[in-house]
Amino acid sequence: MKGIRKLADHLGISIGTVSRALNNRPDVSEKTRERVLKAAAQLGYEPDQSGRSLRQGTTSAIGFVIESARDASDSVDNFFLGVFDGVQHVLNRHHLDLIILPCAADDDPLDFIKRTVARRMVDALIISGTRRRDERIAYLAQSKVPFITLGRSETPGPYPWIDLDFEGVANISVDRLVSAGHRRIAVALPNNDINLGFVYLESYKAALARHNIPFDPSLVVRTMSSEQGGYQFGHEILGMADRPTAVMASYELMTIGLYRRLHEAGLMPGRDIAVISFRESPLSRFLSPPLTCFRLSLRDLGSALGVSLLASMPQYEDAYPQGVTHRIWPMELVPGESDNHSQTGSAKR
Amino acid sequence: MKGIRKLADHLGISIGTVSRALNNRPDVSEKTRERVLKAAAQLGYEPDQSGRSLRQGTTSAIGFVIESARDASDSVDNFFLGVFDGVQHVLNRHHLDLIILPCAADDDPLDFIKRTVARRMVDALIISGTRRRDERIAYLAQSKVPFITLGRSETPGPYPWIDLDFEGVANISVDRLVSAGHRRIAVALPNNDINLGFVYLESYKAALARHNIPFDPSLVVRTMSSEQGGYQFGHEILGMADRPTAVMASYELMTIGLYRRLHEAGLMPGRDIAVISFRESPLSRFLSPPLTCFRLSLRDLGSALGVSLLASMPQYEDAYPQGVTHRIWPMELVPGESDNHSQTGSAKR
DNA sequence: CTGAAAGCGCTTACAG
DNA sequence: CTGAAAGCGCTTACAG
Repeated sequence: MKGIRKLADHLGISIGTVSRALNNRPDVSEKTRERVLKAAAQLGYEPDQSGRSLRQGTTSAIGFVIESARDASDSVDNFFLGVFDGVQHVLNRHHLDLIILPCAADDDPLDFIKRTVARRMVDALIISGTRRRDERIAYLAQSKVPFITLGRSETPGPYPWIDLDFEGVANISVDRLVSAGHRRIAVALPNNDINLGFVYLESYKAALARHNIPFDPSLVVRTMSSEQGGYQFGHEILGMADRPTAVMASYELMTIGLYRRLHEAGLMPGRDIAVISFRESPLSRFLSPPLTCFRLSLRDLGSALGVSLLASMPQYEDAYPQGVTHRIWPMELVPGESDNHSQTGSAKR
Repeated sequence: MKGIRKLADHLGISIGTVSRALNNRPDVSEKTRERVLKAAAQLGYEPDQSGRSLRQGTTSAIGFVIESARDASDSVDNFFLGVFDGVQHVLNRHHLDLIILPCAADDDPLDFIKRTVARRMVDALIISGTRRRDERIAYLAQSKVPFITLGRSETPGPYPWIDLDFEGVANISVDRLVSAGHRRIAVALPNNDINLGFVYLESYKAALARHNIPFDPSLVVRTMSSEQGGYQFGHEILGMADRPTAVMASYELMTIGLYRRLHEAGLMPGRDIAVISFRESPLSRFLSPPLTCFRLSLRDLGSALGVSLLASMPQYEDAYPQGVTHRIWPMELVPGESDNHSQTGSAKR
């Protein structure tokens, strides 16, 4: 005999009353509620989650799927940890737990999601690393499990999403570089079908068009979203016949390898070539010269994910009546010295 | 009507038989088993985890607790993601799921563990970032929940643990530096009570003693386990009256800030001062000059954690009969150029 | 306001 | 080899 039964016997009342007291139902006398709460705290009683889940049909858990070792996640580093904290902060207000579900490298991401849903392990899901077309989204949409994606996708459906402002970043980057006189601007993109690569490229193209600069496909380099990928990017640039005078990296980790390769070639970012990166990380400030990049609050992003997800869950839509939301998360320019290099006569700004 | 009931009705047999077929019990005819398995696959049936858990008293889930935003975890970056993959690989062989439980920054780590255990969310736990004395360990030990720690602790008990070989790393680092003629070797340690800081310091002291070099407490700098902390470490070194000629960093991220501060002062690692870092990361190779540091396989470490944990779980001790294991995980020296700087006459090696 | 009872979806002795 | 039934720990209509 254990659990709520033990607690009830200990107090000499029925398990029903104990349950009601614990769950803050109105139909319990204040005196009884206090006795129950006190005894529960004393004995360290917490309701068994399986019992609750089975009865209520909900698990009180929200799953955040990450792919622990796939190409798309090379740069996960401390990105997700900040986001988790924000999500959790919102969920905890509703006594929901955030659990991270790592999809193994040798597991199929779609199967993984299917199993998770079918076994009813969580009440809702957050998925990340969205692909151009993402079958996980198609599956979740028809499964009726509430979910939100961190990242857009071309896969249609009325699901909520939040995505970083790749358009804004690409636009501002091109604008800055063009106004410093650059016309040959190379760009490093992930070499897979993750959606952000497409968005970034399109925005880059559009920005060039605004400045009447013809798009040169040879300036688009697809590479790994890692230090190694950035190194390779640097290598390819250096080998180009008509070498670009400025580069844009769509993943922060790429910048490390890029710096290294440029250094080996005796080129210094900001002096010999202009470099603009993507997300600011603690590293950015400690690179030499400091990186021009873009800032966001991971915690706020996480909170927003939590709120938007709750808004799409029937149980919480009253508390968050905004409905299904789509949101482009703004990023703030952090000017460094890596893009000081100018192609105009007056090099110094 | 849903779940196993629906599947049973669809096949015209009892739910008991369906369950037995699904769970590979011997007492089911081969024909029936095949029919059931086929129908389950077709209908995408997976047993509801709550129902199973309630009945069996186990959840088939192993929890890995990380603290998403505490000082101790500044350098989590991609360390854990590699480890997760290894753990999962082992657990999946036994149809166990790995779920990551992030303890929020504003939550108490002990309370978090207590809730997790009391609610019976997982069958066993992996905890990390062990402190010199760790009350989580004391609690888990008396709670009877199987667990393993990634990191040792002074808190006693017969629990299994795996820890990185801080002794070996500190020893080899000091040996290398001393044999290059260094006698003033500064060391950067975390400024909290995480156990690895104590182990590293003790080993550093012992190694100095072996070389008959007196221990100078002013060469021990306590700082944040981050880029910023490394920067501060560099700053303190530069301000020392009798400046050390070599430094050891106990956390890989510290090195970034250290390099930066040295660079600002016009000092180059490997030329003007010797630097040895801790764990090799993708970054190490892309720093200039390349870092002397230590390598380990995160995936293998994760697998070992999984195996040792299973060995301590009654259900699996037959498959892993090694009992409670304590293991120091070896790390392999990766010589770079950051410690080339020599204090002896013949500077080049 | 409280208690007794039903039932969530499973697994597993127990009969046959 | 299969079916009928009990029961895991909860929550929640339903009576009183």
